Amino acid sequence: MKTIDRKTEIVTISAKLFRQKGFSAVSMRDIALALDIKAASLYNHIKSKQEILVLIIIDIAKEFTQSINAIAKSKNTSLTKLEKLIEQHIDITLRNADAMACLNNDWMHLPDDELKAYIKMRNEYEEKFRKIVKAGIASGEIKNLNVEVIIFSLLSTLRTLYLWYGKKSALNIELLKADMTKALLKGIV
Amino acid sequence: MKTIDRKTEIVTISAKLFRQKGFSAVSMRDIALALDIKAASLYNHIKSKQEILVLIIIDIAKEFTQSINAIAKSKNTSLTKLEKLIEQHIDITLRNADAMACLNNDWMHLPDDELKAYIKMRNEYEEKFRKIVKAGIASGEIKNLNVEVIIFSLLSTLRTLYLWYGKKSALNIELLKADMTKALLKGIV
DNA sequence: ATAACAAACTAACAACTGTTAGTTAAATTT
DNA sequence: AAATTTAACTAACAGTTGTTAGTTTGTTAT
Repeated sequence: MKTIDRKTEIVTISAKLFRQKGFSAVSMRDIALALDIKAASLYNHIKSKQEILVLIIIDIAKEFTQSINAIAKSKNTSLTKLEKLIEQHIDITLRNADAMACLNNDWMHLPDDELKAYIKMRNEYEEKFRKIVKAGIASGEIKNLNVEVIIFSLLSTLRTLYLWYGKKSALNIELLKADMTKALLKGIV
Repeated sequence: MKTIDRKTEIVTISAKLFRQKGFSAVSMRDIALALDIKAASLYNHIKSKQEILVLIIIDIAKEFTQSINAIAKSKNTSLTKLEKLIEQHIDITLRNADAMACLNNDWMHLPDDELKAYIKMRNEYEEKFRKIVKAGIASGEIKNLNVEVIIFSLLSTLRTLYLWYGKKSALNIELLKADMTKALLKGIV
């Protein structure tokens, strides 16, 4: 039994490096150096560089899928569903900022099978999001703007939140959630 | 005199490739292959791989700077300034989708001098944006939400617009501008 | 004590990287 | 017609890439 698993350590530090320079610009020697070991030693714990990327991305992608599934099947109004979606998206992002960067920027470097799986998950996520928005428009809870514009303006902000949080004087999380939800749903004017 | 300059051609096709896989994952041989020439021939037109990146990024960064400078010094209300900012941001992005992707994802691979210049320009851009928002809050035109949250929710959407445009059944540009401005400023509920 | 295992190491590999040097052929200028 | 320029080429370079093989060392289980 160990306090921290080396494999986890490799994945964590890799996510941090991938976020800084991108998957392709980080070498196995870079990762090894950050852990103060030799590159070859990494292969006692992981099969390949791409496997590290898979371990970083697929877990968090699944978390988003579970999150939206639970919300979609709940008995809330469309508006409440959207609010919960935003809150949970913020929660997941702040807990996994580095992984979120990899998800956004390096998904195209996943191996074939995982790439297909990822794209499927992303499409399904967006489709469920779309359904909630459409239901909200139909019920009059949401303005009748172009559906894609609505989805895009919400998701683009949520997906790049990792770029902003922690940059300036650390914003209180609850305040962030409150103001961000207001800004995204009710606007700023 | 030539109809199309080879150097421009190299920059254009590189931006397209960089967008797909990222700067580091694209080799000079990849770029050459896309132009149906040999890698060494590229050096008749450009000094280095990094110079290509500079040519892609710095031009569009300057365009954003000019855009916000003109708006900032105009005599409009804060709200009108924001509206114009959104419109111009959309215009520039749709005219330079590939370059926008490079700007967002590969700026850290710029050579030292240009990296510094880019970061300076970006900070100044955000600072001018911040000033407009603060003036709007002071005048009561804009809601009193956290300033950083407002800036972030607007800029994150605008900066990643390239990811969405052209994906689905091509949205009319004027409709996009209208609905996006509404969504960003007045919200969706 | 001995066996088994985990996790580090050294050394090496073939492929690929950005880039340079020198050459050639065609187009343009003098 | 001769001279120059442009833009392609081949060949090669030194360094880096992800990865494998085989070995060593310290820890845990028998």
